[in-house]
Amino acid sequence: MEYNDSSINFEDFLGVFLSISKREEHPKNIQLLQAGRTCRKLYFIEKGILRFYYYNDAGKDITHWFRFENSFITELDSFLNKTESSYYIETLEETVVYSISLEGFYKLSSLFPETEKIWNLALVQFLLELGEKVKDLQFRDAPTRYSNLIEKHPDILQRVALGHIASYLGITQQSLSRIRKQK
Amino acid sequence: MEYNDSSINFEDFLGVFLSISKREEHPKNIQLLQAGRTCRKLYFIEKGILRFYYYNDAGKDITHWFRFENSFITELDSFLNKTESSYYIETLEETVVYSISLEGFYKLSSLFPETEKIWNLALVQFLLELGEKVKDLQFRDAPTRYSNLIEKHPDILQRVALGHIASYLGITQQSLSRIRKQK
DNA sequence: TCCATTTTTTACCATAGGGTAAAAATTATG
DNA sequence: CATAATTTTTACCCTATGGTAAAAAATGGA
Repeated sequence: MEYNDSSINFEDFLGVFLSISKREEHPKNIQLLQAGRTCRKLYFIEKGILRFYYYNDAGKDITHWFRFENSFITELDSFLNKTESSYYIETLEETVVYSISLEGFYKLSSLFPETEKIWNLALVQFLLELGEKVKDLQFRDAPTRYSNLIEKHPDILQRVALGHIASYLGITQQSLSRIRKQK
Repeated sequence: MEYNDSSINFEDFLGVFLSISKREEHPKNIQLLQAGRTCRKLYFIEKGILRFYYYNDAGKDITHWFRFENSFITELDSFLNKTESSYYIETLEETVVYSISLEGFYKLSSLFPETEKIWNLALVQFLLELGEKVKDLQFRDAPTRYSNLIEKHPDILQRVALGHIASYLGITQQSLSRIRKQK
């Protein structure tokens, strides 16, 4: 993907990122961030799945999204503006991440001037993905949303509980079960 | 809002942006971008409302979002990667925008080194807003989504057709009408 | 000002998905 | 391995929203 006339080397960037960041191993079902706390880290996921979730007005656990290997995850607002997070981040498998603090991110930015542009790219990626999710929720029915998800992440059924998938899709677990039966 | 230890002057940035960009006046109901074309411009809206929309699988016109005064709008993927847009952008009122091309954006970036960071901020803003919309669509009912929208944009009812608002909320115009009656 | 066009409302029935509850299946633990 | 805990499925009924169609209201143009 080309962002700019001056081409950007993502591999180089990732190299610098990994050298500056701290490797962390976490078991399954550990919270890396809790609501009410400030998100102090930007994570790059080497192995495992992280779940980004919150409790809605009715007190239900809602999966906002999943993040898989080779992607970044953080609570953007909390991380950048040091505000209280209203989201949780938890591991769904044994997970290996590389983390940096906001200060580390600035350091990275000064060591590697392309950081801002790479970061821009990552943000745009997030945005497009989120935009697709809006499209999904806005006018596609649940069976379609479900099969879209499976198509995009064929291994998700083996790795993530159906209850989490249901809330991600915006339906109850019972509805998801019904949808699965009809195929 | 603070993004970084070195503070960023948005006003200065906007000044440079406006001096580099081209002022455009457009009447009501004009398409600034059509699906199938490449989005060549990044717009800053001085006056008016723009509607970002697409036709879904069933051929229905769906409002993806509205953009008001003092905000940026573009079809990000198309603009940055010069791909075919699958969205339309149209004016809903007489509108004044300032536009720059991608090349202009690079020029801005070199003239005003903070551009990337400002742009980052804008992207993060988009992301948070879109994240809220996902939350809305995922587990809030239509009457709640409607009143949230009115609360956020009290003047939208005077400025935008209800049909556009309905599709933005992910419901039919008939449903919106029913919801409005019950208040 | 009048007519045509567009937008909004109303009404009716159909259906997808929610809520509650309990059974069945799977997974974790002593 | 046996039991407990968790997850998933099934079943029931209920409600919010969609689809179609037509009437009413608002808007725009000649």
